[in-house]
Amino acid sequence: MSLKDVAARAGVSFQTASKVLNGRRGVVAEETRERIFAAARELGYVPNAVARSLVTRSTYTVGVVADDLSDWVLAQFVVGAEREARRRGHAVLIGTAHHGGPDAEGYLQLLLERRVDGILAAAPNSLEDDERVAELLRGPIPAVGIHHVPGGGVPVVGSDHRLTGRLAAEHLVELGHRRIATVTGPGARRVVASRLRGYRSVLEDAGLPADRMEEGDWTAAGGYAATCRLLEGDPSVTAIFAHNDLMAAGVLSALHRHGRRVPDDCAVVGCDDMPLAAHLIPPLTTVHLPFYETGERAMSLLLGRIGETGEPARRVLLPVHLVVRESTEGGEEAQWPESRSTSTGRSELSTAASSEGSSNTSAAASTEESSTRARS
Amino acid sequence: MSLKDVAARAGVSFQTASKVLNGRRGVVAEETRERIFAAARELGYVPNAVARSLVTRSTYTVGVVADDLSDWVLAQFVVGAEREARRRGHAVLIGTAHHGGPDAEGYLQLLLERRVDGILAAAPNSLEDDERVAELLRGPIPAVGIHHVPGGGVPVVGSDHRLTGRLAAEHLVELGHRRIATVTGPGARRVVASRLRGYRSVLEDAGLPADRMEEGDWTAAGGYAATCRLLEGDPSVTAIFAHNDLMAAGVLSALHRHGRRVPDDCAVVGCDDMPLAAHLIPPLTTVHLPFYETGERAMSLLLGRIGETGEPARRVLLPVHLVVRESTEGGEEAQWPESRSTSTGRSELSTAASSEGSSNTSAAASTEESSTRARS
DNA sequence: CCCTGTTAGGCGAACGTTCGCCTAACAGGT
DNA sequence: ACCTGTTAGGCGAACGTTCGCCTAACAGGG
Repeated sequence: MSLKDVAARAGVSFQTASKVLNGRRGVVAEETRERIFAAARELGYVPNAVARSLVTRSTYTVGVVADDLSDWVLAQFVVGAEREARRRGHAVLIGTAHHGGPDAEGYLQLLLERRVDGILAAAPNSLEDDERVAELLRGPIPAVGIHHVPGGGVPVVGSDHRLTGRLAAEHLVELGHRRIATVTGPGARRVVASRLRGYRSVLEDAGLPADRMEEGDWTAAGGYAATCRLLEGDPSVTAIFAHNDLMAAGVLSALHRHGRRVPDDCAVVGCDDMPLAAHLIPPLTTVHLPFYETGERAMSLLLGRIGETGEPARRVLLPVHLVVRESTEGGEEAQWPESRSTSTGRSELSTAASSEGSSNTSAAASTEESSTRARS
Repeated sequence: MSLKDVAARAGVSFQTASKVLNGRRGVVAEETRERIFAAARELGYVPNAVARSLVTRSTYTVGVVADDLSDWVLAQFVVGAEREARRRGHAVLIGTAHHGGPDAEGYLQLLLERRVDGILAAAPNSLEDDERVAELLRGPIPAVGIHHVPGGGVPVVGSDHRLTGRLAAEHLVELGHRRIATVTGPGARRVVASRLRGYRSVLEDAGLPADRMEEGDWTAAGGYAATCRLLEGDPSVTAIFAHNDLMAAGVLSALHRHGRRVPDDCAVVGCDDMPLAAHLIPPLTTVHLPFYETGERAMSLLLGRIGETGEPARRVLLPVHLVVRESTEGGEEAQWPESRSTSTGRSELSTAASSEGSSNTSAAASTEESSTRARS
């Protein structure tokens, strides 16, 4: 099962077998070559990557440290990253950072011991403010983040959160809403602050108050509760921007409980564009964020940094856009369409239900900014 | 940065340093011990797991081959598995099997080359019928699945799908429904057949027809479309059992479009109990499946098999239970509760919204059956 | 003084590769 | 006959560990 066995069977030295199997063409006679491959096949030889790694000093493996994957957003990042890694021949070690313990540090240690070629930080919830982990990420092995890393020095890939907040707010303002509120994510999070800045700037420019807000915890239950508090504080709100779709679902649920019709009494805008958003009641207007692509891009950047020396730690921003659905614009005619179902009409129906593409309001964001610009 | 450096600094041989750092207590003088640890600390020594693996012939790493992680269900499996693995000192290599290509085989090859200690198969959608992958899983390295593996020989951890179908059907029958329909997952899938068996047996025992069914694709859009077809075929259905919560959301959405009130005109039962289920409109009655625990259990079984020899390939079934919410039992009084919101009332509200625990109808399933029994 | 036991640590070998240099063997030109 | 070049493949070393056996050194008992 080792190179030696293959070599013995083919009647060559194991080093020669190594060369041949690694595709160093032309260094041996065609006939020997055949013999070696035949031997490998017959023996079911599987190269030992750990031995190889020991001498080449590279494992072709990257570590991903992520928050709870049952969060759809995180899962998207990871799937995109994993796909890109594998496309380029790398394996992915994954670890989830459970509930802000010192857990993440232990996991990083594990990655270092296993000599991963690079590390992708995808744990905004638990790592965004972790100085010690940040220190490790700045260490000798290349790292890339999809969230802020305290102290910098690590390239970051993300979306334009300011723009996200702006798109949501602009949409609501343009629809004529004057009493707009927002259900934010946890206040300590960077994204929340950024989105809030974008959101506020629009409201203030329109001369509207921007202080109606309640904090949620990214869950539907949190969105539900926040909405109840919101309505209690000011029953007259006519529009709510939730910082993610899950909370938006809670917002819809709470509005329904309170007998408010959506969008007639109160419009709702979410954020993320998770698949279910198009099938909530009513279908949710939301800001589409490119999570999958962010993961891909981050991994691509990471793999690029491996081996390269001293590439500057730049920052990449991916574009976001608004997807308008009925939670903000449900004209009465759109509310109760006659079913156009036929027995083969599935795709017809589902596209009728989620009108992506046709009604998108797109907005570009610059895709690769220097950190100078991005810091602004 | 290697043992040799540490040893040199401490003035001992590197083998001695190895012994000490690996905690072979008592084999050296206390004072030397201290010196070695001090040297390691000062040098920032990080053991090289790949060299260690080479000699110990075990990597303390397991491979997980999964379907698309953006599916909440799969993500739960993986998170449970990962957590258990790490708790026991193992790292997890993850690979997603993209859309039924030969992808999975390539990934398994990668795992074998990297000499993982075990493999966890968590890709029902793409691997359930893959004979070649099954062959690899039966190979020399221990494997465990959370889904059927063609040809057997691999321990499987799962839930009782027959019971799942039965619980949903019994609930609807007990509520007095006579025209019950179901939106299934893809017909080729094992789970679908099992759930259908349980579901059918209940309906037939009650003397009801069990042939109202449409196939979905696990997505909300699929559930939406299937419901439209269902209503077209027989507008008189009063209850629908969907094979997962995502499709159930589509069912709710379609019913809403068709002007059917839930549960008054048509009751809906889902399956999975994803977090959002409690916050759909109306909150969804669903069968709770223990995905996280399944992942944990599967990993635990796998780690147990590593090293152990010839442990029989048994089958583990985890219990499921029904969670009743308003999509089947929404009495009018429950439909529009006065908001009991106070400014600190968040938890009060959210528990009011999702009444887990109190109204659960629990049903036990045997937790560890011999394969003889489980096959029945 | 010798034998034995214990303590503290050294040392060689092996794990399965990759890499670069070395060397037979042979052919062709002078 | 000799030098030179090319082709085909061998060979030693190194990667950083673990593991088991070996051996100084010393102490104590007879």
